[in-house]
Amino acid sequence: MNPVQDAEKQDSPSYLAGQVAAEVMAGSMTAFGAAEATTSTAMCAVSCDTACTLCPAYNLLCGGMSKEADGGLSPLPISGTLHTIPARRLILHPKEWSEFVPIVCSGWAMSSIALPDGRRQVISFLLPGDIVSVGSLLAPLSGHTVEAITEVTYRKFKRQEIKELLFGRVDLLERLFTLWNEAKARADQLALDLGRRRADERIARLILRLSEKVAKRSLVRTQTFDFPLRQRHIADATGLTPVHVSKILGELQRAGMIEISGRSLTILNASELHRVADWR
Amino acid sequence: MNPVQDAEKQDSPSYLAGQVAAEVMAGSMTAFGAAEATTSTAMCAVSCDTACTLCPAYNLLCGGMSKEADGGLSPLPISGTLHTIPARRLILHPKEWSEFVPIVCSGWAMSSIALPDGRRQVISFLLPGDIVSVGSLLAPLSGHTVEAITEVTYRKFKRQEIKELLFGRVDLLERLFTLWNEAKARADQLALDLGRRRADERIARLILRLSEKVAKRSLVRTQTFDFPLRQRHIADATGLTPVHVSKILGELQRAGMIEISGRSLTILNASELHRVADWR
DNA sequence: CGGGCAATTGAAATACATCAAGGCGTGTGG
DNA sequence: CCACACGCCTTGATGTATTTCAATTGCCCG
Repeated sequence: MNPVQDAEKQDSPSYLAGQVAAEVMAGSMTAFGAAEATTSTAMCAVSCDTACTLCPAYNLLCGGMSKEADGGLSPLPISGTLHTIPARRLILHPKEWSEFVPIVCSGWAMSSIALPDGRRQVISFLLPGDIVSVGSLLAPLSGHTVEAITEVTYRKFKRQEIKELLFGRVDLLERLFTLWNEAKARADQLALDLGRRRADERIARLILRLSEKVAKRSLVRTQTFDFPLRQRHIADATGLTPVHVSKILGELQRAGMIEISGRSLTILNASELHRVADWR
Repeated sequence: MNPVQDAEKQDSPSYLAGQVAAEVMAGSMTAFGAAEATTSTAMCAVSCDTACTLCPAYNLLCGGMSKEADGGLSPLPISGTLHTIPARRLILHPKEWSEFVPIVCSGWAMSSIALPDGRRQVISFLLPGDIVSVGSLLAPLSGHTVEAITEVTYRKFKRQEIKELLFGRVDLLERLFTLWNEAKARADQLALDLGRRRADERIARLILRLSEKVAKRSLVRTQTFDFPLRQRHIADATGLTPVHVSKILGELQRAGMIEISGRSLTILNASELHRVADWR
């Protein structure tokens, strides 16, 4: 049994509880909501072309044909081109006004803004199924650098084709509004975190956010997950220096809340970590 | 000659250079772009009903009739209700999912997020013509507190009416997307400022941003402008404590860059202030 | 006139940055 | 296969930015 088939059999509670599942049930699954909410992460890394049949974004953007014909899904006339890029390489240059919108198929990337003197702030980490910038769907958006953290495969779509598709379907537009609001809410929360929380809070929250994000995508919630970030990524996301990140990660580990080894992270004491993070 | 007529005669370079002016020229002025970009601030404070005939938002949302019939403008079937609220009172509660969208007609307000323990972060200051939250136009958006800083008059529109209007006109939708992207870009810049800039930089930048915002609205660029913010507002916007804000404002004044007296601020040495702010 | 909010100022505390050195893993070229 | 360089992480010592605490003043408003 190959990994893809294995994944197809997955039918975990966390998946059913997600918004995407809810929408499938309601027979009104939409392109970007689905793309944002969940996709088949691990499998994409192995074989994107096969695995994408599981990815909601594929069915709507990659030209795939839905198998549940009765559910109201129909094939969409958009297909992007697939690209692979090694770790540390740029996917989008800050000065570029591209006519394309990339969607991550496998691997981790990050979107950041930089100052001339080198200081920079990570705005969001991008995992499989993430649209590189929701705002860039309808108008080119400059200033952000998008960089691959691991090796990344992604699909590039012509903005013009996406626009034509979206304007033709009110349901997709509605879903886009929701996505946009979610992105804005995350940006506002980020500002709150950076302006008003201390280092340990920020780092604990980042870990918890990433853990939830990964959980949504892998369809199972495990205490251990893939964690390819370097400490300088964490530093740039939390507005700290790598040195200080190291010290605080050390404390969290010595306190038995988390363990980082190799390129994976384990949450050992979730409730303590939630407390430090001042979660919800 | 009354102030309103006076303002109409104003034809300053800074106004002509703005995007709104450009759109008027092109004969395709749209509701929200205009509302966001500029309006007749000072006059609104005096007499909103009169002055709103100058406010782009009025022509499109308040049911006003455009005087340039040839320009492609037409009266829109939406009218909001006018409200007045004293300083320090809430316009929108964080838990509220209102069916209304307010637009500021006069005065200053602020939109912020708060933590249970009282820490809070100002996301944006709202001046006349500003939609209280662009994201809330199409879906209710919770979590933000909107508070009047000075006495504020504002118009409340039914979200449902706005939605119907917007979906019927692709040109308005396009403009809305642009507005969204601008709001998102500001949120991202805020994160960069909070995460990666030092206190003096943040404060200098805030002052310059507000100065530009006021200039757009008053149609004239003066060195002195109305500045009703208390130091705790600046603190909450820059992620600092009021004490520290006081110290840095003191330094900026002693260095001869600005002067704050009464409720107005004067930029005495713009180039030095730009340098401190690391502007553009 | 009193009371409370706002601003200023100085002293002390603390959170975070910077600097510097050493270890560890990984890829690379000899 | 080894030596080596390089990036990454760790750790301690020191420096600095910002907060906290506290006292004082002015001001507005009732």
